[in-house]
Amino acid sequence: MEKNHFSREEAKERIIGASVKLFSEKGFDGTRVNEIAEAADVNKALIYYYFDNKEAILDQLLNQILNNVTSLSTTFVQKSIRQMIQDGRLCIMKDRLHFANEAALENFLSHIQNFNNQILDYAMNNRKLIRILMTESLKESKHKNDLIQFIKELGKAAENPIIRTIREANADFPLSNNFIFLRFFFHPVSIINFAVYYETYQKICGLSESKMRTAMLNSIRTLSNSFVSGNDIILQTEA
Amino acid sequence: MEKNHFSREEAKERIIGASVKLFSEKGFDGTRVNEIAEAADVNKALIYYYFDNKEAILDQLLNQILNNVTSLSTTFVQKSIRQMIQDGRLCIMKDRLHFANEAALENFLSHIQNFNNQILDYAMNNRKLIRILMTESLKESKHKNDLIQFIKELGKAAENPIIRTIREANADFPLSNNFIFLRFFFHPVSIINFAVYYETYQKICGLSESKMRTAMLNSIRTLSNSFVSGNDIILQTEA
Amino acid sequence: MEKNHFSREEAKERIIGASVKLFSEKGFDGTRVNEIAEAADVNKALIYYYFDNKEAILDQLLNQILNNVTSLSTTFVQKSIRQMIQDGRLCIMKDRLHFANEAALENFLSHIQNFNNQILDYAMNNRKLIRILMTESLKESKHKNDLIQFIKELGKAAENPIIRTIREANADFPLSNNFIFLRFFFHPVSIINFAVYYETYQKICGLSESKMRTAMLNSIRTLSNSFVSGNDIILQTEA
Amino acid sequence: MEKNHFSREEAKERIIGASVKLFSEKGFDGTRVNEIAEAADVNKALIYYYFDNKEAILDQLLNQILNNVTSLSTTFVQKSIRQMIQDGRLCIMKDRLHFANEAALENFLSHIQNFNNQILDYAMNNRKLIRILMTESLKESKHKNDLIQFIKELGKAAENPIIRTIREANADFPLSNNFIFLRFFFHPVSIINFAVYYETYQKICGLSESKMRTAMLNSIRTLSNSFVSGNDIILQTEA
DNA sequence: AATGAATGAGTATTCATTCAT
DNA sequence: AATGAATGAATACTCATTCAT
Repeated sequence: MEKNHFSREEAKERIIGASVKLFSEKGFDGTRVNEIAEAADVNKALIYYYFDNKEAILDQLLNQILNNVTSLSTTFVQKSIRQMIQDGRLCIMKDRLHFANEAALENFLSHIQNFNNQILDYAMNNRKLIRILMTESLKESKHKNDLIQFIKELGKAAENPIIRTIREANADFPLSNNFIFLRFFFHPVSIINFAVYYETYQKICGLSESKMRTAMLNSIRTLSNSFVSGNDIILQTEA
Repeated sequence: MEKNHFSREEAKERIIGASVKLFSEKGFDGTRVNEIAEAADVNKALIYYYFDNKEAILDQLLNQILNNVTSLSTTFVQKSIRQMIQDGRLCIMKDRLHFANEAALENFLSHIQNFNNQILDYAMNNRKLIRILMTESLKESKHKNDLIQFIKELGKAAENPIIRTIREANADFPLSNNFIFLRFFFHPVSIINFAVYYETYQKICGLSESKMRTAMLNSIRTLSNSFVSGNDIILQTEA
Repeated sequence: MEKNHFSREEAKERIIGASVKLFSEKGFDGTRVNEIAEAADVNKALIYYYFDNKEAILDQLLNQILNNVTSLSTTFVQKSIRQMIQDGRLCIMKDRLHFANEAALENFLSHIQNFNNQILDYAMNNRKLIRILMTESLKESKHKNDLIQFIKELGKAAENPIIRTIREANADFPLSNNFIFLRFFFHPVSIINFAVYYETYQKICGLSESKMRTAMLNSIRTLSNSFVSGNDIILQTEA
Repeated sequence: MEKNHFSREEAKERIIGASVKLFSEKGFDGTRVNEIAEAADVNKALIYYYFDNKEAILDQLLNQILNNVTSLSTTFVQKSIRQMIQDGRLCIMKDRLHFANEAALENFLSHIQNFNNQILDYAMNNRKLIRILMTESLKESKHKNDLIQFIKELGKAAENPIIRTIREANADFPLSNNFIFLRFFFHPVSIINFAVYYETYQKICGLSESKMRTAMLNSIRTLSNSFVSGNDIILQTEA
């Protein structure tokens, strides 16, 4: 019957859903297979019918989100940047991006902001999985590099508009360590921490969801703007 | 015997040390009391002589570091700021800190930088404990607010030079949400993530310890400087 | 389809074949129904279509071989013995078989040897099943008497030429305990152990298959010959 | 206290005892750790305090008996043989042992018989362990060679009087495959099977314990005697 | 005849904790 | 202060068997 065809896939989905919920709330080690079975409303043995062992569930979840980030569509910004270069509104120089005028810079920054929006949404929508990713990356396990891998992928998406364009123009462009660090430990790390500690922090600061979101986006923008000087975006400042 | 007098205090210390190491590597749930006993080279039952149960060890570690942050000495910066105000080199205004001249601003910023140095050191030296703090805060447990509490305390220390001085001058100074967010999710969160993922990240990026440290400090400075405009530090920018 | 018609009978056969292989390698308790299904390349549930339960497979295998021994054709030797008595070349006495001359004895012994050949072949060809029989007989189970039953049947076949002929001539012929023991614990038991530990022993002693076979047959002959004295075969030697 | 010192070792002994009993009755795979705990009257977890896992119990049992055989004292026979050679009553020849007279042969055979007695006792006293050894050797496991190893060790003991003496006199003495086979598949294998199937067989044949024992020893002697020809023991008969 | 999914009752093993000394 | 032994309650995982189709 329809119902059965449907429920055939459902059981495994329920197991995954319950695992996401429980792993994110109690950590992998803190979650009992029993609890997953109960939460998913399936027989415990069925979990082992679909997964080799408890860890295989975790692996699948983490692989899933790792494969998943890369699909973050970034083309729309990239296009506009290429357009700006072709238009002569943006010029890539040795140590900076030079914009023809303030309007061009504003246009660029609004694209960036738009993109940050997307990434923040993504992080918020997947915050349970990211929480799992984070917790597991804090352990000395085979998943210890996963968060960094994830951030790198996220960064690849985020950097597209700027870096990838630069690279296309000039493969040898010397990015400063500073810039790399900022991109790593500030921008994506902050977004991830925002998503992961969202509930906890909200309960304490008392801000509404939309206010928190806005504040975060403003903060990201402030950070972006810290690279702006006149009509340029400075990429290379190391002494 | 000497050995006994000596080891009397040592045993408990070894248990704590082993717990810090293991909890930070495998998480609380992932660590076995057996392993602690082995790593500490004590009889397993002795752990229960010193601690009520496994959780009591964790509690003590987390309390320890929470109490510990507040003792971060911050007075030296504070003094210099007060001095600047008295000297007339620094003037606190409605939405900004105004400096008499570039030299005054430079002086202030170097104090800040100096202070960031201290905090980074602290975070690095305690990174195992902070890692535990972080992991446990990611779970729905009684410790879930501990990391935020910790960051707040760290923030209090960090803000001392600026905020506390401001507050003393004007209790009603309206700090923007932006500013709060930046202070929370970027500045201390980034430092903490830096400390916590230090080894993992270093293995991947291949930078030397000192290079990583410098890059991080530069990044923090870049962030601080993003509030600088002319001879002012803008604190209130929300639209 | 052809394939279906064909595989219809095949499936059950494959299950049996896989069971023989696996039971003989891992024992009944050590074999999983899953493994049988995989080895037989059938769906696990299909096994329960053909067999009530796992034990039913074992029962069938053991019944099969138990029924099977009795069909060992022994008539050909029997005939020749009867012939020898009728010819006056063999005479059954109180405690021995007396042969008219050395040629008669030789003829008799060669028949025996011929027969041992057959039994050895049988044991070798069925060594997997016998291995199962042996393993199960070593447990306190309903099959614990099966090996002895099997050996008795084998013995009946083996004894046919001598004993059965004797019995037909003289039902009260008093066989010594010695003889019984030898027949039981030496002759068939040794052959069975030879078959069952064949691979294991060969890997260690390094003899070729035919050399092992010859050596075994020679050993059996040596044993048979130990009853030979002059032109007699002594059956009753107990003090 | 005394009692405690005593019971300290007792628990582990009880576990071993229960394991021997259960493994020999139900096989390794057929025995539940639960059952061992119950039979040994210890907490199940205690089993894991003394043994890494269920298999470690088996390993210890099998190692124990393997180490154990080699200690079978065989010297007494050896001495008497040396004595016979020195006395000139026994002479080792190319293909046989030659005795000075019938009395010498009788003396030798009685020593052998005496020795067989010992081995039979040993096998009977350890029949539970040997049963386990046998069962496990029938599986494709790491213990599959253990029985043959055991038999070899037993053989070394058994061969001492004859073979070792021969070897001492003439290292190149060519033992026939026959002889080796007989020694392997008949003599020790039969004794082992006797011990292992003792209860089962007795229930069927109805003989008393002492009668069975006597019959077995007689059978062994018959076998030994099959090598006797005149005042010689023939060792090399291969065609 | 065949199969993918599902399940109840186990099954080996673990683990925090306690006890006796 | 220290320890070897002991334990109850889990805990991950298994397995023979059944069900629905």
